[in-house]
Amino acid sequence: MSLANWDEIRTAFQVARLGTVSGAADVLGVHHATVIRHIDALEKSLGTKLFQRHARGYTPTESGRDLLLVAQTTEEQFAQLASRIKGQGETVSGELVFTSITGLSALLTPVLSEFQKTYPQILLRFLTDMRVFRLDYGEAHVALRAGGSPEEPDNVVQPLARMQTGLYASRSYAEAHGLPENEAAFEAHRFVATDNIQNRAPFFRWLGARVSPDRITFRSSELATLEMAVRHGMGIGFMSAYQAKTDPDLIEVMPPRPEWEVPLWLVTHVDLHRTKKVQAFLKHLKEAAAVWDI
Amino acid sequence: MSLANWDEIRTAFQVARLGTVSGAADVLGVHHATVIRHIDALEKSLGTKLFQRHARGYTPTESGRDLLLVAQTTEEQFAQLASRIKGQGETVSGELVFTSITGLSALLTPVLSEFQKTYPQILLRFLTDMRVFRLDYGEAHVALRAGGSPEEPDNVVQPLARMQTGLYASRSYAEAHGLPENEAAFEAHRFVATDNIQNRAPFFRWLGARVSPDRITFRSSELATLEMAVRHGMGIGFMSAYQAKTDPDLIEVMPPRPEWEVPLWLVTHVDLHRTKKVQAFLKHLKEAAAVWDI
DNA sequence: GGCAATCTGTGCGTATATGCACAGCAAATT
DNA sequence: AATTTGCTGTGCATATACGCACAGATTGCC
Repeated sequence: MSLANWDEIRTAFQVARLGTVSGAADVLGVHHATVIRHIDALEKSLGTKLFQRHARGYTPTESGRDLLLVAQTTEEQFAQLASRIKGQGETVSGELVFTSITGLSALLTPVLSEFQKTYPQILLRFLTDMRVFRLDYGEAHVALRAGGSPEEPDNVVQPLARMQTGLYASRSYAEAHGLPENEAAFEAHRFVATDNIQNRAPFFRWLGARVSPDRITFRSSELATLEMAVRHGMGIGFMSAYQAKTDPDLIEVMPPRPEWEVPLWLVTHVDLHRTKKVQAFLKHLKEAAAVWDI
Repeated sequence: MSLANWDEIRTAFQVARLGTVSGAADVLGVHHATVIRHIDALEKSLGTKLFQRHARGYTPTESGRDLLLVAQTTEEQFAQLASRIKGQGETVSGELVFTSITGLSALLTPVLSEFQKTYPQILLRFLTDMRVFRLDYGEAHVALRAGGSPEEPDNVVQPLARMQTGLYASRSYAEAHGLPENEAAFEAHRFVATDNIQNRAPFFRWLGARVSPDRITFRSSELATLEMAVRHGMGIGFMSAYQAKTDPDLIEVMPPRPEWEVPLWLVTHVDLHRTKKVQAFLKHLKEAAAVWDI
């Protein structure tokens, strides 16, 4: 391989630009002996003299002048890169990838739209997918998660809001099975619930303590699937009050209770959390969530 | 100052390109610990994270991707530069600056023309100036010098030809003062000679031994000035037989003698002497000089 | 579920590169 | 002509960066 040492090129560039080893050493902040050694090593690896040495300094040869031109633009490119990168952490611009649980897009879209109006240089990407996007792989800057507080390392978690949750059934289910008047009537009904043991959602634990397991006729580990099941009349299940209100086909079996509330978390990777861009987004989202009624 | 360490950029570039520290370490031929330290140092100096670290590797952030693009073109530029420089020493192309004493342009021009025909990629610059161009300052690749063998350090000297030298006077001088028939008649004539004590040209020493100092009525340290003085009839002086022949206004007072011959030297700087370009030029010039009659 | 493979991260000893001091040299200055 | 200044160049001591070995963690595979 050729030119494995970019620092030596940088050194040679300064020598070619200034004409003396000492001057280059001053600019580079190193000893002039280091400069001489860099030049010697570079010329040895190239097999060509880059400079003609004399008592008053170094005069670049044809090759040296060629290097001067190339390294000149390199230095400019790197300087621009540095200022871009340094400014990037302090300005609110560029791409911002935000991932969220499904079902909140109606709530989130106006918030995102307002954020983009405030910061026109932002390129927003709003991802709501079945699978959970991973922050540590750089797939998203900010994630909105629901349920128990996520405790992954390198992630900074902060509460956003508490989502009111009630028991709902679809109109088609009510027509087929009726609706329970109280908890005692639960044994004659069908329920949908999570299959995930680790799901510590309080309303699922509440349900498990009141109905026998065979009454839970549909289980899924996917939250989105459970909601679909409720909407399609497969059984009675928990849903956020906000989401349920948007669907006229859903009937409220039991109204939301404080102990059923499920927290929403804003999660960011620790590396990106400090940037102004992410901070501005988090601030904006939290201000909007303060007036939410969900 | 920002981005003082180009090697770290190169390291970060490979990490961004390959996605893993280990892969970058392999490509760069260093230990992966070194790669980690380079990245850490670069991020610290930039104040921004360039990568998100996880167990499967490093994912570049927005800044990291920016660096990737910039460094990509840098690597390409440097690779092209290296191949240009490496090829340059082995090909006969580019600029070739040749400096010579005055008065030989009629002899040299056809030789140079032929050289340029042989190597069309050569850009020839033929400098004949009053002052002596300095090889160690990179002012010329090849110099043609006359007189005593130059003994400057870092210069490689080789003989090119021997220039026949005789005593000449202008027609106007002959009309005014006549011409000496032999050495005994010298005392009644006027001579031009060098003012330079160090000029060890044999014909000047020969003249100094035969005429009294007051007969040398014009002195100059410049060889070109002396020739001008002879042509303008200021006195009798030494000139190369070749140059004298081209001027019909000059009369040969004494024909050239072997002991008056002045050697011509080809001088190159040691750094440039090894290159194919200079070698080709020297070879061409020596072959042409072999058939010179001067 | 367990094992192998792969990658990151860190303390420690060593080799490498740097800084220092001085010599040498050429040119500018007086 | 002597002096001063600014530059290159080199041996030597030191500090810096590197390689090594091992730990820890995650993923993929059997």
